[in-house]
Amino acid sequence: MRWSQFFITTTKETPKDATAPSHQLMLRTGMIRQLAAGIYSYLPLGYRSLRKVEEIVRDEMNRAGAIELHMPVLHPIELWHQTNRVEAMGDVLLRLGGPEGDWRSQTVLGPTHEEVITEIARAYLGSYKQLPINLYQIQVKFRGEARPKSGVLRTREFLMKDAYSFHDSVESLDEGYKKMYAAYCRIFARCGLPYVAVEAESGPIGGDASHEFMVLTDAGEDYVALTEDGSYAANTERAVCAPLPAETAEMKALEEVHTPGQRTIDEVTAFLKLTPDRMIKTLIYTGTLTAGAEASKKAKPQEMTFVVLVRGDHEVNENKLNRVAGARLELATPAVIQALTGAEVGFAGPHSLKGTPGADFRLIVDQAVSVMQNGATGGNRTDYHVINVNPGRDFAVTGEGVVTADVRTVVDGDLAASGNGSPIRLRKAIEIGHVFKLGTKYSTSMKSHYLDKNGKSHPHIMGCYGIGLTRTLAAALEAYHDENGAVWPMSIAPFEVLIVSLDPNEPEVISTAQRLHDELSAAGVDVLWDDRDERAGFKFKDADLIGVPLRITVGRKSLADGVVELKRRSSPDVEKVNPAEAGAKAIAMVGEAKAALMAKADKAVR
RNA sequence: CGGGGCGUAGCUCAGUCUGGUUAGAGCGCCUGGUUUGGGACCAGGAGGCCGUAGGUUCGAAUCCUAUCGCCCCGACCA
Repeated sequence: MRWSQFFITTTKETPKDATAPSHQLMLRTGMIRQLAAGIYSYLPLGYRSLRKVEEIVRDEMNRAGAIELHMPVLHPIELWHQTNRVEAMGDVLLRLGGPEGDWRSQTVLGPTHEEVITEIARAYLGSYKQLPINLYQIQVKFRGEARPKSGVLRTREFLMKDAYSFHDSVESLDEGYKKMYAAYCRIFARCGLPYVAVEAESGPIGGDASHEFMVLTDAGEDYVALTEDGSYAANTERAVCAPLPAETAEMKALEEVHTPGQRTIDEVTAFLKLTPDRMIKTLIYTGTLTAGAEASKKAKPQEMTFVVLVRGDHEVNENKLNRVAGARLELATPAVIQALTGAEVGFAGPHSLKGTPGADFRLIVDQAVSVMQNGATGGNRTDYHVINVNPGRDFAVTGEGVVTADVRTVVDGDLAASGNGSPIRLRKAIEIGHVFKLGTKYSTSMKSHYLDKNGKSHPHIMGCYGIGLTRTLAAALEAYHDENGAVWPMSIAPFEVLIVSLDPNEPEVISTAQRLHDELSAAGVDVLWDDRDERAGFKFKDADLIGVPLRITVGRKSLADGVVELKRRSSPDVEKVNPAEAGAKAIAMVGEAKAALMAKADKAVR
């Protein structure tokens, strides 16, 4: 491909709206063009890379035995009512609109395809003989993101690979899940990405039922907890750590202190001259019990007040908390708080609440609080706090209506839960893939059943597996760029080799470049020839910007010395090569780079 | 949805506070010429309802009101 006949729109200046490196580079290289918030065109250069990611994904999915199909973007909303997800998705579910009663008002744009695939399974996968099966597609998804951001990292329209597996046993699901997990490792390894698979929040099934594939970058929106020894990795939504050791100070007498108007941890610690880790944060929640919810759907939801204690420098982890409580908790209203504490909001403490645990409220003590001594907390009296509060002495940590558990989010410096003493580090990351055991959530609500060999009917046991393709592309750029531009891995670079011909009026330069171009092209290498009549510096800058991994420079000067120059984008080293051998050499280098990535894939399962 | 910022040429911006010729610059684009190994130079040229709609005024990019859009932080994220 000649540059002059392709469509590349590089710019010297960085568009002001872009802050994330991947966004800036995709705009500057002309990979994408924004049409509206979170809505982008993929221009030819960007589309080439996207297609390469797509082909790797397709290749590995097929290799793992999955079967490709294609489902519609337009979904009847009725399907979403069947799984109760119209409410659950809220504004994320985009509707076509139109007058009431019109078909448009009954149609939504698909944000994901569990419903559609389950409708297909319901119709056709009626026998255990057809199971297991894994069906996937590569499709555009639409989501009403409240705040699209960082270019293509978070958009309202994006390309996704979504796969759904159907099984007749939990063991079969486990197997299918492992296959997908392995396929994902291979996919991201082949893309050359520095990914890490982490335990993720798993919803109703629990256990190890979900993993996210993350790329560590500051442009990410998630935090992952990684132990320094590499033995543990989890999303902070889920991450656990070793219990903190008991403090050993001598217990002092409880003492009330006047703290007029000091409500927040920051205010109180400043006022009392304490560090936040000496504070007990007392949070009051109202929860609706979910335990046994399946059976008691008709029963009135039972409301309960929960008092939750975490250390002042810690954050409550809502996922852990809801699990421990067996309820979905929401922060209580001021009226509830005032009734329980006898004070205004901001002065709650566990030591003198109105009522008894078990009967009037439940007390959930975070493990880190349970080992504190002489802590400070609210006085249950407006404008007062208490100091020298001791768990066990001043409030119960076990017993009727009281539970001590891990309900906080891990922090940097916590130690591995395994007890090997390795410290946990928190890193920002972007999620590019997610594998998930769904169980029978959708097959039950949509009545998608199969018959076992005894003729008995069961709901399909399902798994689902997603990769954000456009996001993967952006994540690769986040990981691989320098001050001059993109530095693409060979496997997903828009072109594999860039030939830069200088001196357009030198016949030998042009003929040499042409011959190299044809040779590489004939060998199946994706080669771009910058044949433009521009100055050398200009072309080199563009070359670095678009980040093609291998560059061959053909110019009058070097030809006079009987050589052309070979340079990797990732290295400053220049290799001088005989023009007759340069083609073969470049072909070999491309092959080696791809083989290296494939070799990584072969040992990628981790 | 809350907070902040910004809408002037394809891109980056000046001009807006303090209203006053025909609205500017650089990059990019077109013509011609000189250049030619790390984003050259000269000359000429095309390109704008100053986001949109009202209002104030003799006169609005500039002041007022409304509205739309975009970006960032937060909330949210099957």
